[in-house]
Amino acid sequence: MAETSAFKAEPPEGIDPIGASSEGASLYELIREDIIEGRLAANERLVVTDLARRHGTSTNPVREALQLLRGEGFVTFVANRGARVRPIDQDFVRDIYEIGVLIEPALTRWFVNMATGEDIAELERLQGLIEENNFADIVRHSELDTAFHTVMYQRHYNRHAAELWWKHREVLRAVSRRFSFTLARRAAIMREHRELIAHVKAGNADEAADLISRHVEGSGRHVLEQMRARNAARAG
Amino acid sequence: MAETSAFKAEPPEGIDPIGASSEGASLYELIREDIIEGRLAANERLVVTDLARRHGTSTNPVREALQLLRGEGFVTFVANRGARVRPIDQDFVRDIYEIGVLIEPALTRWFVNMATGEDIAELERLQGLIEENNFADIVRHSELDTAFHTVMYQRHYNRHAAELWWKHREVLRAVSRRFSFTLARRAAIMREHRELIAHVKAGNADEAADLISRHVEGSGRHVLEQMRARNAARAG
DNA sequence: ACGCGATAAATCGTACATTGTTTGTGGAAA
DNA sequence: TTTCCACAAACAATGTACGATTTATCGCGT
Repeated sequence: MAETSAFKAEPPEGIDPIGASSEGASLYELIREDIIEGRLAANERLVVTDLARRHGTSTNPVREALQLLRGEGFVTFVANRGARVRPIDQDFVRDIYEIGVLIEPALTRWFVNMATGEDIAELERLQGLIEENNFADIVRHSELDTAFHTVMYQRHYNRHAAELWWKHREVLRAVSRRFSFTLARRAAIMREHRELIAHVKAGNADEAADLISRHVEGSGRHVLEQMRARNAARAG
Repeated sequence: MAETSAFKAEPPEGIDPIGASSEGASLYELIREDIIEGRLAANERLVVTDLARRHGTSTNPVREALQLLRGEGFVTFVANRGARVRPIDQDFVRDIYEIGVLIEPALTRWFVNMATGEDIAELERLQGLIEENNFADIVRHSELDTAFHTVMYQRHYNRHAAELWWKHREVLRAVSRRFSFTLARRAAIMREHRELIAHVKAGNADEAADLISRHVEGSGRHVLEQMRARNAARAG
């Protein structure tokens, strides 16, 4: 792995080789980012001609990008009335965290039983970078944390589960980028990562799975609390 | 619920209101069925002009349908080289069964705690129809069985999980339609359904969740064995 | 047999026609 | 005067047609 990509969050191998039309692919990514990052408001209408003009193409690439996003659940369609942004609200986030709590322990269990010395070394290296960064750069932390978990799930035989995890992860990464980490959460993350590595080393699959379950749940709780707080502040 | 739709498999409420273009929607369904049912071979090229001609439309609706299918994972794209059918092979089926084993117990647990008298009555009614049919009509059994589980998952608050379950279910339903049920599997299904109803009545959420886990796993094993057997027969 | 170039074919982007929806205005009734 | 409805005009989604560019195929020559 090259030095630059060593901490860069990348999808597990074989996932999402967005092969589509050169224009279509970038359009897909641009619109998707706009939705996830919140630059496009929830339920906002996605007018094909506007998007085409804004991105300097004609309507067909936009239409295809929107259909693709529909298939992935980021956009809703009503016949003859076009597309709207599916809101990434607390329910949305809660839903995918809950799915993570169900799936990630299973992925972890498999990893513990399959981990090589290099895997463990890589985990420790990444954890070292995470501690070195120590939440100074939130985006970097997010990338490193994603990389940490990707090491564990990347080679799992269940590509669907891994892909599901990755797609959810991307959404959560973007959402959590809007918030900061509480001190309590920072401590929990460090502690749990170290404990996880210990379990992996010892081959304690069940303990690792339990730990991941708590880890994901804690992460979800944390983000949801922040969303709730911000909503309350906005409403008040 | 009308009498005709009483045993007809329908998606949980609020799922997949395929709003797209009238033509586009049917095209999407047609192509998707062709993939799931195996009428379109694995990795077969999906030539836009051919599909358009075959379905009597122009190319644009086909293109959008393919992008939608891409988003849902039934079709793969390579830039400037078009679309191919993603093979629904043993790995594919195993993957989504495993995800079901992880997710369905959680859905079931919630249902047991929320089930009303009407829910239980509906389960018993459907189970009555299942026993009455007794695998005489495989397609009908499949519809009834899906309806049975839909009753349990349909109102779950986690719409993502429910939708995930439904999408997987549709694939598995189509795949399993190609096979028959062994006597052992038939007995297990009947036994487990009855036992499940008993657990729901008694409010035993954990027992019901465990049972569903075994139920889904058994179902997966059964289908995979059949696929394996058929592949061996084809190869031999 | 193995490149290699011409030809065929398919994708991708653009422009346009058609159809359905939304909006805003005017007039009639309350 | 206000409210409601009808109707028309603007608007946007959907379907069609076409040209440009890329890829695949096939026959030819070495």
